[in-house]
Amino acid sequence: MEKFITVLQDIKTLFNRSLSELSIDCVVFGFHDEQLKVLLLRAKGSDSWMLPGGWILKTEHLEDAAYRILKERTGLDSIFLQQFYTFGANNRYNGKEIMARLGLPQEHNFFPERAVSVGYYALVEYSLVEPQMDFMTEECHWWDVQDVPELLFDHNEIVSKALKALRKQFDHEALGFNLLPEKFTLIELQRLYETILGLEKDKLDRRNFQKKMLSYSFLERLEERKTGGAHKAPYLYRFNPEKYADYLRENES
Amino acid sequence: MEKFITVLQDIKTLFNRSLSELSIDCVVFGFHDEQLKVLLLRAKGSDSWMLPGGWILKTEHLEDAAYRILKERTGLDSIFLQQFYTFGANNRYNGKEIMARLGLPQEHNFFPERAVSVGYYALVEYSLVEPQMDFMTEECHWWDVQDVPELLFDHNEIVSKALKALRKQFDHEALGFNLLPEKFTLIELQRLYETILGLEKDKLDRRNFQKKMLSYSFLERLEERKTGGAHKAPYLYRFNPEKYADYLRENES
DNA sequence: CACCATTGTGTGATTGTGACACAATGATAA
DNA sequence: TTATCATTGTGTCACAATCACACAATGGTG
Repeated sequence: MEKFITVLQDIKTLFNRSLSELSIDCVVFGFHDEQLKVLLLRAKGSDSWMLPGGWILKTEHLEDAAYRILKERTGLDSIFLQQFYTFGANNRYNGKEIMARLGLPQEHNFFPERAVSVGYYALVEYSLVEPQMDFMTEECHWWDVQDVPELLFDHNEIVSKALKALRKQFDHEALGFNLLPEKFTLIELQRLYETILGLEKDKLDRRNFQKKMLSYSFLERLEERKTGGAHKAPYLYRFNPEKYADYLRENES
Repeated sequence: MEKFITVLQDIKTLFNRSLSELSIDCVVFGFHDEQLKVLLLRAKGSDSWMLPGGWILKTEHLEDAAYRILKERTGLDSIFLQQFYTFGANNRYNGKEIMARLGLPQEHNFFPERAVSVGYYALVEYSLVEPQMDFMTEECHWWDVQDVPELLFDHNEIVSKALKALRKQFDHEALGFNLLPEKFTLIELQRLYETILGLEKDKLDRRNFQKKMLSYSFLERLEERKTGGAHKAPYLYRFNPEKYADYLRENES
């Protein structure tokens, strides 16, 4: 019961400083082992998983709140973040249900009756993320996108809509580099594309893919090669954000 | 002063039944005279124009609220509606400022301090819309997109983001038919495309454009021709939503 | 040091897109 | 009644982009 009181105080403080009817949910994508991953967490007292999310301070810009929440959760400062949809079903969320799930006494419910949630997706470099706990979190780790379990609230819908939005944008913008380490090989890049677009391995023709990628001015081949593999050492490449900005200026606007 | 009191009562009632921190703003697009139009309104007591918008009832689905607001404003029942972005700058809106603009006494401010707004854009058939007034509206009519004046709050930003989103979707989905009457000629369709994509007249090659459109299974040529023009009578066409659904199934998913 | 999975590159076939010209039409005006 | 003329409807060719495909070079492995 002591624990409950403490947690309740924390929640109370949080809510006093935040907007109550609006929250943020983040779908954090990472790429590892040729698999697209999402970061999920399990709250204390709950055995269901959910998306990392949070509340918006009363004086805080919506986007700043999203960055703050992600920083708190991943430790990362500058990440690619994209708002993709706002979820407003009138039954998507239920304050009393949350209290119950967290094993907290319902008569102290500080959660609002209803909350609309703004969905952001983030693209991060898997290896840099050290999933962070907070006072309500019991577990936090990566899941393969295909293996995402049944989540709390409408979070499954949020994940699937995020994935759809990601795929759509992926066709038109060079987003993939946010998911890879600074230096990577073309075959790694190809696997990333195949995975995100939901294609099977080698569905994309390796030669055509490489030709196409090399035709982009914003992809730089380094002198360095990746050693350690059992075969011919492939070149390493680097994404050049400045040149990509130039490229965008020339091809859009 | 009598008037003020009445309006205040109406607003009060409205706010008691609605979410207070969240609103909806709608960018209603129409097409007329080879021009893309947006529907704007001017509130009583204000000399600035703004987007039609409204509040979400506490028990109402976000999307239902958007449809309701549009129905109230355009009289139209089934319209193409698309959520495109949620605007959450912490200084985008100011409850007290609104009261001042409306010439209402500030000590009775019922507007929330801050509100985040979900942006929807709508595509409607210009000729079907009869702009509707409500108790706060003094004027409501169409503006050429290029001539949109300086608007209240961040509404200019909302319009420009809506236009950007519209153009982006326009490249990938057959949205244009929502803006045209049931029967139309190919040259009308071409003008619509040129206008929305921001191209000058005849920038698209008429022959190639027609060839492309006719290749789509969801566009039906009617026996009927459009008469009355001073020249050869062009065929009329109709968009077939069922066939378009089939087309989407075959070419996406 | 032979092996072999993997990398790096080039070429021809197919498809899609863009540029262009001419006959048919139908209201208008002589 | 008929010539005029802006506009409609359609076909062909050139070029670019994409796709399918093969072979020599490489660098650990055994």
